[in-house]
Amino acid sequence: MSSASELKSIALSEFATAGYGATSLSRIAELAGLSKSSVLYHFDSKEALLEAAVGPAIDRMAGILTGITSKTLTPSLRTEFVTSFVDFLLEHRLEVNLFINQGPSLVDVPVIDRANELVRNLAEHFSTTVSDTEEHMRFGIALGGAAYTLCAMRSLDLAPPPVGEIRAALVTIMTELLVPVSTPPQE
Amino acid sequence: MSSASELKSIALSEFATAGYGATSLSRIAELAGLSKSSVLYHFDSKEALLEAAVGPAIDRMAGILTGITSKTLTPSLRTEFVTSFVDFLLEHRLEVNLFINQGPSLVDVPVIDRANELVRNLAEHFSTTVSDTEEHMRFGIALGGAAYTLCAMRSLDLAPPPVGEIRAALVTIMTELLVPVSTPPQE
DNA sequence: GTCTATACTGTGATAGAC
DNA sequence: GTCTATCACAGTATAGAC
Repeated sequence: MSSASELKSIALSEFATAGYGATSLSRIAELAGLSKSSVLYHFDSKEALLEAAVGPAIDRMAGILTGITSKTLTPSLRTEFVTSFVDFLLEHRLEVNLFINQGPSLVDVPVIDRANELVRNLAEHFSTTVSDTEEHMRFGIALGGAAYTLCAMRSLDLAPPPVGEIRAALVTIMTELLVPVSTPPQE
Repeated sequence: MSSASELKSIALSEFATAGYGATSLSRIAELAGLSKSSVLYHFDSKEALLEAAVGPAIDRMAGILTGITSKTLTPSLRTEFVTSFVDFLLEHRLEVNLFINQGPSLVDVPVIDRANELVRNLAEHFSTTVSDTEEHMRFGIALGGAAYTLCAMRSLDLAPPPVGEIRAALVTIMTELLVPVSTPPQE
């Protein structure tokens, strides 16, 4: 029983840092103190293990992203979206790392493809909502930059600032990027 | 002679999109209309092929990044850095894609590790130059966000805006992020 | 320069004893 | 639930004919 969840956490850590393809079942078994076959007793396949490891986080991301695409973006909705997005990034660093780094290569894995589809929908939503290219890229840099920078800090394991500071900084910078610079003319 | 450069370009494309680990020599050989052994005639190993494919771009990135870390950041130097960085991203999309997505997993490959070291040095330079966390993350989001967003647009192959618009938007957004919001008090 | 044939290693997965 | 033994297969790389 507890073996299953321990395996999930070991697999998530290895998949995120070394890569899904580069991580063998033997490696996971070794870290868990089990044999390869025992790992495959708890999960039908390597892919099933990946699904179990990242599935919940992707479900949560789906909730956050559909929340932003379903309604029009009022200022209060924007701050709510930014904070929930940042909190998601901070609470699921490994899953985000895995997706950011290996999302494009793992298109054939269902659970990853689901996540790719989420991002694609978000991007298409933006390209129909905002008209000009700069505004469009502002959204991309805000979301992608926040996610990627966190991953890079982890991968290069630089001295990490306190989580509170990171959270506050991300919220500030992202809202700054998401608020239109040239407000529509109105008197 | 021309086989070698054709192999380099095929390999770069496959490594960037499908991933280094997921791309076999057979696959590259198949795309080039050769046999596996003929590929290994031109390059001693799979790793040597990767080195030849991405090495030049990484050398160029090294020049750009050391340019920014060697001097103090005046406004004119900043715009020069931003434009040369953006141009680099646009001219080496595949190499950037490869590094962004697989840099962390390929730490044992010398040429990739060299690139990782470049980014690490840049980050450390920023953490000593700018004091507070927000400013630090502003740099990360500007550089990482620009690179990652371009990669994501490619991976999800969304309808791409004209290159000129992308370039202009990136320069605008990045300089905006890199200019300190609270200018030091002076009268 | 290109090929076929081969060696060797490691992979994910299965069967069956305990 | 865990193990050993085994499978079929794909991977990189080498040897040698042409």
